[in-house]
Amino acid sequence: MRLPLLFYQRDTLLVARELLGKEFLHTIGGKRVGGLITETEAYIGVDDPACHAARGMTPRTEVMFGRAGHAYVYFIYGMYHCVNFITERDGFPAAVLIRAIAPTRGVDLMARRRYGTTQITQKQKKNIANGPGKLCMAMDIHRGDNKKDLLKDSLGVYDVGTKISKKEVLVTSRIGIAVGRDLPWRFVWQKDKH
DNA sequence: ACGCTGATGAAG
DNA sequence: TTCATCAGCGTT
Repeated sequence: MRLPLLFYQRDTLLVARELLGKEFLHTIGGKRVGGLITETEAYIGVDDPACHAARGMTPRTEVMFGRAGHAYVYFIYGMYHCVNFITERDGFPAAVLIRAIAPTRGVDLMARRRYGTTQITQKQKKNIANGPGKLCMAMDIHRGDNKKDLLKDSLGVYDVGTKISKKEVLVTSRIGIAVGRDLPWRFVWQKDKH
């Protein structure tokens, strides 16, 4: 079942941690693609220098100030998209960046999007969606998906009963940012550890 | 370690 | 209008 609004309307660090193991799916033309979330990062409020909302509300960051449970999709480095889930209360800009998934559905479709073929090597299979830009490419998420409602629209997150122990979660500082590096706001599900 | 690529927002 | 910056990726 889809995660309810109340799941997202909580402390962003808690949401980021609990999103690990949830199934993130995109329905396109009746077919579903996606997988289990394995890596997340929290971006919290105007006081977080790495948060896009740190310079106040702009056309781009407007969605971050809105209702939780919506998607924030932005275009980065001239060629990639990243997807975030809005958290916390209305008016408080915070979100969780989805950095990686373990594919469960529509693997052939995702392989075709990433590599142009379904005939891929084991190495390529591992790399289909193990990065924020890669997973958006694989799941065909783009700017048209910005502001979508995760409770109703074609993007959705589902509780599939995955149990993840504390030992399986690596907590580190965030990746690819110049400021706010000291904050341990990145969560990685290390499936092989227990 | 680097080049690719274009939106974004601040400055002028 | 120009400019620096950028929550990434693939190849070297």
